[in-house]
Formats: sequence, structure tokens, C-alpha cells
Amino acid sequence: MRKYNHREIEPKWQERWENDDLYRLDPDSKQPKWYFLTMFPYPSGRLHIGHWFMYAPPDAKARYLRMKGMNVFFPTGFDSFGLPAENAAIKRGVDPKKWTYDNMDYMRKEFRTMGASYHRKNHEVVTSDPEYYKWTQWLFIQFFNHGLAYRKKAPVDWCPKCNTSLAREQVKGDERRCDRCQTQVVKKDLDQWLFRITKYAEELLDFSQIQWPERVRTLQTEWIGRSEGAEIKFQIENSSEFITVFTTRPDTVFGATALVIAPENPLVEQLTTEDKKQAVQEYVFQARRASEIERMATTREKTGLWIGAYALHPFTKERVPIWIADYVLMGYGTGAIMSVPAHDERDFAFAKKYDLPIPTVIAPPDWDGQPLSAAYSESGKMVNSGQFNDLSNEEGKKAIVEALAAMDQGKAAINYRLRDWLISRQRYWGAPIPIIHCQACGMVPVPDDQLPVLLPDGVQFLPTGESPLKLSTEFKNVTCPKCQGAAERDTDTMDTFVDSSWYWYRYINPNKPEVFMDKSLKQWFPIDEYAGGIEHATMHLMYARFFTKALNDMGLVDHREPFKRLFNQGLILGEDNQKMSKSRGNVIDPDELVQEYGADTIRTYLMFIGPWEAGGPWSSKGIEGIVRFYKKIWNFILDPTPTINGEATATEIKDLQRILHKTINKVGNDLENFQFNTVVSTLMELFNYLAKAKETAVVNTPHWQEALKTFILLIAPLAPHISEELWEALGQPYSVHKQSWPKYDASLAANEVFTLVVQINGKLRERIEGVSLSASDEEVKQLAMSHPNIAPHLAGKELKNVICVPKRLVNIVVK
RNA sequence: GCGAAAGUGGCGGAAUUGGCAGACGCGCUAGACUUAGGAUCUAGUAGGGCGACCUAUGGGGGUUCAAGUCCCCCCUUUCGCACCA
Repeated sequence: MRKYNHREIEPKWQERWENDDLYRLDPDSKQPKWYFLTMFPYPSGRLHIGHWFMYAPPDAKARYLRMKGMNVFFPTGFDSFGLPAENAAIKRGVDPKKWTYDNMDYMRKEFRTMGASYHRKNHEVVTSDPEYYKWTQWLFIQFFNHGLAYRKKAPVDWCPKCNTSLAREQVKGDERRCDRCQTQVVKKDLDQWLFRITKYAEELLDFSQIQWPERVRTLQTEWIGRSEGAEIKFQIENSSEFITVFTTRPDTVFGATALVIAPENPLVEQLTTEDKKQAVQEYVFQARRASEIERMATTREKTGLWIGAYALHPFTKERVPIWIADYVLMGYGTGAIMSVPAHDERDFAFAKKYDLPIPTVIAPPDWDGQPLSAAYSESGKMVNSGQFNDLSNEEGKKAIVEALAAMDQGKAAINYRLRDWLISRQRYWGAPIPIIHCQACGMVPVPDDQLPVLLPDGVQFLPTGESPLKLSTEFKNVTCPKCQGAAERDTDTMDTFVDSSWYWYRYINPNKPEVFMDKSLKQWFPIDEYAGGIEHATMHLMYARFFTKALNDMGLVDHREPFKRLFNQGLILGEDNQKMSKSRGNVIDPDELVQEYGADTIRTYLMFIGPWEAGGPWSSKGIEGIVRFYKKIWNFILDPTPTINGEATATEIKDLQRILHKTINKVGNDLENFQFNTVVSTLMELFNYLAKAKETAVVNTPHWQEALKTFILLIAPLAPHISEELWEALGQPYSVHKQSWPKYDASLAANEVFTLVVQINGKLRERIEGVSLSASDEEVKQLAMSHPNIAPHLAGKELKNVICVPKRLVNIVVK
């Protein structure tokens, strides 16, 4: 008999499937469509085990859905713009383009060894291809024309190592580090392009149309950071102008003893009195110098300075001093607050330090009228608040906002933490921003017929902090499309997250000259399922939703959410339980594993290792179990059926069918729910059963042959190669992957008898096998209580209660 | 500091959602076959007790006939957010 040799069968079938284009997408098929998207990889050089973990289990699911009769679209490509290419280029002196495209060639070969059924042939998308980024640029122009892309000079987060600005989402953690290289970011004043994602802040909070994991919804909700409150205008003394503050507690306005504005607030210069100028300038200078990290540290003592000016309280008309303090952030709200020391912890600390009054305006329960020893930020009755006294503070909020509105000094307001998305990057390997700056005409979009704006080759791209494209005069100097005068191209490139914010539309037909006008596109959207890592919760996944809403508003797509269902797989760790990295030396190379064990084994093992959403450490030990599993299956199918005399009993046949159909059902359900680990264990249980049954007369029945076929069909999604080989060995027609999923018959899966669990006072005492499902509660109780192992326990005890759970257990309560 | 999730044998993990805890696999122990091997097969494997039994799902309390699962408190770990007014 042949031995199982993956090195022989895997390349063989991979070649045949490829030649036959076995998984070719038929867009005209009448089968229900199912768009199953996985996050596409960055072409970093070679596949690591994490790629396999991310792509092999979805492939199993895609194969299952196809067998179930769905027209599954399962595309992939490469997110191929981005910094690593440049960094590698600098390090090794190769062209970023060459590095990237060589990597993709290599990785495509590696991908092939996985035996995945991705639609690569006619649907692959590569974001650095001009044919692709032409549309990234075209979309930028649509955003520009619709007021969703704008340019602004502002202090931005700058990574000194990557030498580029970053979006807020790409700055991580309390130490404010670059998402890519972990370097601490600094602030820099730059003219930058932003996408107006804040326009959709409210709608992005609404997840009612999509089924996404709670975690992601929470992360996005917190990131958007909605807070309800009011804007209150304080008139500046001796001026007709106002300072607007945002507060969530308008009910505490009578407790405001100062206005505090951020050091960066332009009002500082305007309002500071002559005698305070020098001190204020010094403070502002210090504040600017202090890093973000220092300013963010919550434990840091509050500092600030009175700038000499006053505002007038909107109700009492009393003078309220205006201070600056760096605990007020320019980037949130209006960059100015009313300081209410009695009811805000930070304001309390500030007032204590600078001896500002701390009037109580919301009475804590049992308040004795004495000054508070700590800020009280809960609710309570309003006091010291003029006409609003004795209202509950919740009523007070409404009443005060109404009164302010009547005076035209305030209104209800909602504030978001979400900032607009900064997309300018001062790097080379990205899609050029398709804008021409003309002295006369301003910012002019590149006309459609001149797209794409090609990324020039042979540019000196060393990161200097300036955009490398600036150095290319050929690229930079152009004529204005409007006035034909001399003009300059924008020399920044786009954040690669722009490239990946719409790629799923391009998969359908990457070679067509049009994208969104293509009618055949519509029927695939929104995407049924999207699988990828949770690390993209507040970046890619939020940008993707924003893009879809914007595209919908522009009439380019007909849906407002891109992905109906999202699933996050976990992270695969090294054997030391640490994140895999070259420096730790714990990286697992899938190529070696495939060589040694074969793709089917690796795929299955990755599914078996634990819940997909949990991830976890790789262990090379457990893989032996899967190796044995497939070896045994191989021998089981190819070994001649033993000669067994006699006839199978009806029970044997029913048992066989029962476990078979139970397995069909469970494997299907678990695949649909991404519970790959129990798919594998269920199939192992079935196999263990079949291996034993092979020694019984059941092998003489036609049911046995059916069972073998069914078993191969069930493992086909997990192990595409070995199943194809064994399918052929069973004399079945090519290809196993074109077969229908076995039909589940609930009546065959149903039990006829059950094991009755007998408990006394909730403790297991006996199991009675083979109890009829049709037995009445009374009969079951009788059966239990009269059982020889149970009856003695009951003797001489007072019977309190007998609980009967139908088809399951009896619990006898005695005293 | 705030918020969320998780904690089950030596290990990875199951558990029809309140009803037999430990499926499946790794590892380990013993045996068989042996061309002596890190192959294969068979049996065993939560802990304790000679035993009938007892004890076990991070710890403590509670609800319930019945709790890994629900409620309260605590501990630990992981992950978000972090002066957001």
C-alpha cells in the first residue's frame, strides 16, 4: 500500500487545480452570492505562521460554503504601499518597487503551498499598481470636490524615526508611540491633508445595521468619544467678544470661578494684559517644550497662570478671571473650559493650588453647607445657583441651557474626541496626492484623464523629513490644468490606510477601466463577512466605514456599511508565549513546516490549536496529533476492508448513521461560526468511531461505503489535498471540492434512547443507559428510584422532591 | 485612575448555554510487536482514599432541586483609554 506522502500529492493537486482554474468565479451563477473577505497582507517578504493562521481557517470556511451551494467570492491581494519597502530599500540599497514586487512574487508561491482557494487569478488587487492607485487618487479628488478632503496647517504628530506625520489613530498608548516603529512621536507644525471623518462621527456610533463583535464596537465608540453637554459663551470684559467653552456640566455654571484656556489657544495672545505678557510667553514656551507625554501625565501637578484678563459670568455678570493652564488641551472642545472646582477633580486641584474660590453649587447628600474637601461630581440638588436653586442638577442642566439660549450665550452641544484623519505622508512609497498648487488658481485637482499621477522611479527617497518627491523637479514642476501657468504638484503621498479603505470594490474586476460605475459590482455588496485582526479596530475598520458612508453620499455605492459581519481572529504567538519577532528568535517558518508535515496538517493544526479568536502560543509538540490523524485516515481509506463474517445489526447501522449525521451538522455549524477547533475534534471523534466500526459487520453494508464518502467530504475543507487524493482512491469523480456538502438528516441524527442521569441531592449517583425517549416522567422517576444502586440511598430518608428533566436526568431530593 | 475580557488536569482546550466537568489532542505510565525506533497498536491517565465514597473549574459568599455557567465581594492576568472638561 502507498504511504501518505504530502510532498507528492500536494504539489500535484495544486497544479491541477490551478490549470483547471477550479475555483473560477462565475458571476452569472444563480447560486446565492457570498462575499467572504479576509484582510489582505502586506508583502513583507515571506509568509510567517501568522499569515497561515489568518488565511487557512477562512479558506476552510470558504470551501465549506461553496460545497453548501453558495457562490463564494474569496479574493485576496497585497496592501503593497508603505514604509517597510523604503526602509528595506535604504538598508539594502534596492528599489522599493523592486523589493515589493519581488516579495509579492515570492509570497504568491508560498501562498500556493497552502492550497487555499483564493480567487487570485483574475481578481488579485495590488495597491501599488498604477491601475489601482489611479482610483485611490480619483477617490481623493471626489473627496476634495465634496469637501471631505481639506488642507490645514496645524501641529501634527510626527514620528522622528519614520520621518513622517501620522494620523491620531496611528499614535498608540500612554507614551504616544508610532504604531509602526514604537518611537515616541513629537509635535510639528505642518500643512497637511485631512479627511473629514468627523462629519460622520455620529453615524459611526450606530452599529445597528451590522453584526460586529462587541469589543470592536466598544473600541470604536470610545475612540469617537461622544459627550453631551453645552457650549457656553462668556463675554470678555470690556469687549464685545466671547470665549466659548464646552462643558458636560452646564448645571454647575454658577460654580465657575475661572475660565482656563489652553496655552496654544490663539486667544492667549489677544487677551493677555501688558503686565502679564512676559510671564505668559514664558509659560506658553515651557508648555510647548514639554512633550505630550509629560502634559498627559495625570499625576502631574497642575500649573497655570492668570493672564490679567476677565470674562463676565453669563448669569451673575461677576468677573471671572481668565487663566491659561496646560491641563486644558487645544485639541478637544474649544480649547477653553470653565473651571468649576467644587465639582471637577482637576479644577479642584487647580483651585487649591492657586487659591481660587471653591463654591459648592451641587449639594452632595447630607451636605452640611461647609466647603467641600474634595470635588463632588455626582448628581444632587442645586444650590448657590440663583433662580435655579432647588432643582435637581439634571433639571438644572436643561433649564440653564434654555436660559443661556434665550440670552444667546449658549446652546446644547455634543462633542467628539474623534479628529479628522490626517492622510499626508512625507514619504516616497505611496500614492501621490493628485493636487496641483497654483499661485493663481489655488489647489487644483489633477484632471481625470491625467490620472494616475505616477510615482516617479529613480527618486532619491532617503527620509529627510521633507517629502522625497520634492526633490524631483520633473515631478514637482507642472503647468496648472486651469490656467496653464507654472504650478507645483503636491509632493506628499497618502497614508496607506487610504489604499486599503476601498480595495474590496476593486476585487470584482481589477482590470476593468471603471470601478464604481460597473453595474455588476452592486450585487456583491455589502460584504457578507470580513475576517481580520482586532488591531485594526480604530484604524482600518473605522476608515473603511467612513469611506463607505462617504462613497454612498457621493452616489458611488448603494450601501452605508461595508461589512455586515466581522470576525477577529487572535494572534499566534511564539512558543515562549511572546509575540513572534526576529529579535526574539521565536519566529515559526511555515515553509519548513510544510516541507516536513504538509499543508493539510499545518492548516488543520492551526485550526485545532484553540479558539480562532483567541490565538495563542504555537506549540510544535501538538502537531504530532494531526500528523497521526491524517496518517490514520490515509491508511484507513486505502487499507482493504477486512472480511467480517455475519450481518450488521440494525442498531449498528443506526449508530453509524447517527454519529455521521450529528457530525455533518456540527461541523457545518462550527465552520459557520468560525469555531474551527471543535470542527477538528468532532471529526476526530467521528474517525475514532469509524476506525472501530471497521472491525464490525457494518462494513458489509452499503451504509459503510456512504460513510467513507461522507467522511472524506467532511474533511475536504480542512485538508484539500489529502481529501482529493482519497476521493479519487474511492473511485469518485474529480473534484471532491466540487461536490455538495453531505445533506444533514435530523431524523437520522436523533437518539432513540438516552442515558438517564440519576442524582441524589444534586450529586451524581448512577447512570442508567438505554432509557426510552418516550418514557413518561413518572416512568423515569420510578426507574431511577427503584434502581438497585439508588434505592438503598433513599431508605429511611424523607423524600422532599423529585426533579425530572425530560430526556436528561432525575434529581431526587431527600433529607 | 476608568473601562472591558478572561482565569477549567502536567499542557492546548471541550462542555447542547443552569442539568453527567475534563470531549478531542499533546504529554505521561504500563504492556504488545519489534529490523530496539522519537514508528505502530492496546490499556490507563483531575486529585485523594484499600473501599463504598470524598474533593475539585482563581479565592470567599449567595441564588437554585441543580452552578464552570447566574448574582455580590476579592485576587490575578491580558487588552483598550487615559487631564476629553
